[in-house]
Amino acid sequence: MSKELAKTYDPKGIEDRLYQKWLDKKYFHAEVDHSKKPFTIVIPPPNITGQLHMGHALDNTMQDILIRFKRMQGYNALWQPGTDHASIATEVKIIEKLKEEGIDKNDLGREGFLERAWEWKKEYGGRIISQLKKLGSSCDWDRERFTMDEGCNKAVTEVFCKMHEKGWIYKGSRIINWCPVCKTSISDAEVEYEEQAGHFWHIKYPIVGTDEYITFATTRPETMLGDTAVAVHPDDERYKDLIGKTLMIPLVGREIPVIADPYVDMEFGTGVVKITPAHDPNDFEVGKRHNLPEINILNDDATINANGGKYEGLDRYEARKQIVKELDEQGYLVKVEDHVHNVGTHDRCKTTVEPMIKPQWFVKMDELIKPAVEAVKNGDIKLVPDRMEKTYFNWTDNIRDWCISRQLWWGHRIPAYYCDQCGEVIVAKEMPKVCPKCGCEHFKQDEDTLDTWFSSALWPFSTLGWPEQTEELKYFYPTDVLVTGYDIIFFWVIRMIFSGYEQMGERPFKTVLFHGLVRDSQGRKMSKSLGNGIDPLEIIDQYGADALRLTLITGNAPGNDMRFYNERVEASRNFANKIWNASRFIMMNMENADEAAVNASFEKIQADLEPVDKWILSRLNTLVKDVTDNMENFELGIAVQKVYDFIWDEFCDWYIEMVKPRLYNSDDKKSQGAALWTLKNVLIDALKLLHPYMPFITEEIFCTLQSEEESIMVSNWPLYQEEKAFGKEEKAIETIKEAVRGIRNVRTGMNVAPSRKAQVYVVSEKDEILKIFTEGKLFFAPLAYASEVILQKDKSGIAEDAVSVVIPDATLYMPFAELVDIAQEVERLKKEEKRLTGEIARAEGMLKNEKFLSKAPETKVAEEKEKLAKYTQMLEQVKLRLQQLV
RNA sequence: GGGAUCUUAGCUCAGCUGGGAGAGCAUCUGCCUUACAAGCAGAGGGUCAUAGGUUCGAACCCUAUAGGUCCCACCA
Repeated sequence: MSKELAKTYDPKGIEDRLYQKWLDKKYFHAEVDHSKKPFTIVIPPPNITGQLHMGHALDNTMQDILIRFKRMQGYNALWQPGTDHASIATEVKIIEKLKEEGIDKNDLGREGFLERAWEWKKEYGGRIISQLKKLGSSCDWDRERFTMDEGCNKAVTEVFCKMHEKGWIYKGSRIINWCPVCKTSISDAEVEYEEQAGHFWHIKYPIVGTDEYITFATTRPETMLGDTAVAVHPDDERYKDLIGKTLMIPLVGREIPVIADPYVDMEFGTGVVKITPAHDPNDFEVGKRHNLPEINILNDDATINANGGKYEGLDRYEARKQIVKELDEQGYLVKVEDHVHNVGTHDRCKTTVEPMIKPQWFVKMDELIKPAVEAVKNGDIKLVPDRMEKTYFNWTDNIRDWCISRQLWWGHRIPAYYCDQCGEVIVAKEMPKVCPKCGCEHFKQDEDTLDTWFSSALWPFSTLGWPEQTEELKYFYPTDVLVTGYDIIFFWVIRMIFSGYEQMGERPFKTVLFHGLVRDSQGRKMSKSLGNGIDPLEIIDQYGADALRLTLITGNAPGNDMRFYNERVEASRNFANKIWNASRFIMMNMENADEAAVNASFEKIQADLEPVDKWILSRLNTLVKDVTDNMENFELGIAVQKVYDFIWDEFCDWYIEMVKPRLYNSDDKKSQGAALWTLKNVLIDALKLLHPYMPFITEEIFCTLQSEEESIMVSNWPLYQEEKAFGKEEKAIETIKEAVRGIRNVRTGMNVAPSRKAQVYVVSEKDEILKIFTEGKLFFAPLAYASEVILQKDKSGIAEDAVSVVIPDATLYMPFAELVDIAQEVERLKKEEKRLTGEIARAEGMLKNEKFLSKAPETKVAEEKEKLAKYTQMLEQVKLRLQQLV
């Protein structure tokens, strides 16, 4: 900041310069240091394909706030950063890019493809990191990790082998979700259900040996090619005689049995279900129970395979059309209904998922999940807000084995090796030399890679060096807080928790702080297809990172979604500008001040402090305590709101205005020095409280204000100090504020121009009240637009028709002569009388209630008594005044 | 079908363990007062979705109802 400060705050230039300074000074870097307590956050690693969006901005702002807060509190704060290889997302993108070049993935081969993938990583992997820096994120970049770097690879292999040995990872042929476009299996969590308009085709199968038929409905008629039974409910009287009979599948000609299984819902449709074990998860279960053959009718790209006979080669939807047409021609189609149903789609590419039976690797969940359930139940891991526990248990209670193999190339290749000769499967960290079974020396590694979440599940400890027992791991693990969106509880949070307990024997983090989604101004999810996404980088460019961060945090409670629109950012930007100008004002005044006084210690300056100085110090003291408490409880929005209100309302609109006369009066150096000391010190502490939220502007002002200090981000977090609690002064200034508000109110009501000054009489029988106004006269006068402030014990000498304002224990009079309309004045006082009467009735009602007196806490009763006394006294004053006027 | 959550000022939302309803934006009035018009001073505007209940006391706790959002499961 130069001496000539701009009238408006312009974050451009400042932000990048300060970030570079922080990097140069290594402030973000944390080393193991046993003299300090660690505080650790691991970043939810963004995808290397990713571009910073509002969700990232929110997520990382929250983490940065916590990390900066703890760092200032003296913790050894580590924010561990890194990126995720995001297997499917990245592979899809690379395939797309190859396509543009006219290259097919398979032409490149595995090696060639991976080469391209690493090139991609090199080119785009750092993009999101540089975007996070724009936001001000204070990550320890020296420790940046990648889910497919050497250490993480090692961790993945280690875990896979260990769990396989324990029998918790197994290979099996199960029905899985298959994406025909990505040509890979996907886990249950990756399937997104989408309502689609479809049809209900009612089809009849002839009963062999009769001329009767059995009718049922299906939404996927092409699967009849793989039917191996038709099922009815065992208790269904309608079909009792049919159980055990044989049916003929039309068009196909295969004979299948009618079986009885309780899975069938008698109430639904005709109460008859065709069973296709190879292409429906429920049918698969039924098939297992009845030993039915499983006929796979689909190729990996969802075209019909050889088992589909003459339909071979047709796409699944083509086949459907064809089959329906032929069924209709041959009289097997009874009717067609419109039907809306949920269709499973792949969350990445939105392709309709096809259930298929494939050999895949699974993680057995039943034992693994137990400590993860226990941890949340007994509070070892706290979820914020706690309602998220219900979502969490909803998943753990219904958990199924986790399909971890993917038919992709970009990812961690499964460490399973197959003997060329005897086919023996060996799971090992490295390719085995000799087959223990047949002695053969040639092996082929499993072609599949692991689900991307397999490696991210290990993130809290793999990034700290596991499986090596590093100093970092011992010191920084378990981490303290995980900040993430509630939408990835199942994908990530749960899996990190059970992995932490299984591998480390300890929770991976103590608290999970959830945030919601950032939506557009109409409450819609921001999405590419809608084109309603707001680019955080553009917002930063336009308003500054501080304004963006503040906007994302204010007015939002943990776990709740929020709407984002520019007017909100403008409000934040305006706040930044407010601080900027207040600071500019203080610095301007410091230029011609007594330097020794401004830089004095509290002990030294204490004697010079005036009541108003003590008032703001006391208010700040309370603020420090409240804000710290709120932040410890993760109430970030509430905390920053309090800082905002303090700075804008109490500090700028009241305190600065109150001390202006002292600043402008160089004759009283002592008073001027005390005011400047207070201005400076209150500002500094307020800046500190605000720094986690708005790191750039607070740093810029902090450093300019005191050039000997090198950075606010390594300064000490303010503490509550008993010696700065000034209850008496707080009350005194509150009295003056009430008087000022009353006067302004009356003047505005009468349309008196601010330029028109008037005498203000303060009449009170109480010496202490008169003393308050005597001491505050200097600033009370300008704030009350007083030409003169006259203090007295009675109203002698005051014009009868003066305007009056009643405050506790005092009445203020302003003679306005010709301006005063007595009738209007009476009306105003009557209104006030009514209000006070109401208040008194309320307080009296409570205090007359025996049950209230006996059951309510004492402090509450005392509070009400005090109010009653105050209002009674005020009412008397108003009544007296009315008597005089009428 | 199961579950979660929301319903508070015109709009967007806060409101921590129950103790006199708040903010920002918008609206209206008056001010270019030498830190800030991205500002200052004031004003209007809410039976806190509805109906019961618990309590001395309910926006807050319980029950039911209506409407919205989301998650899970998924009936062929």
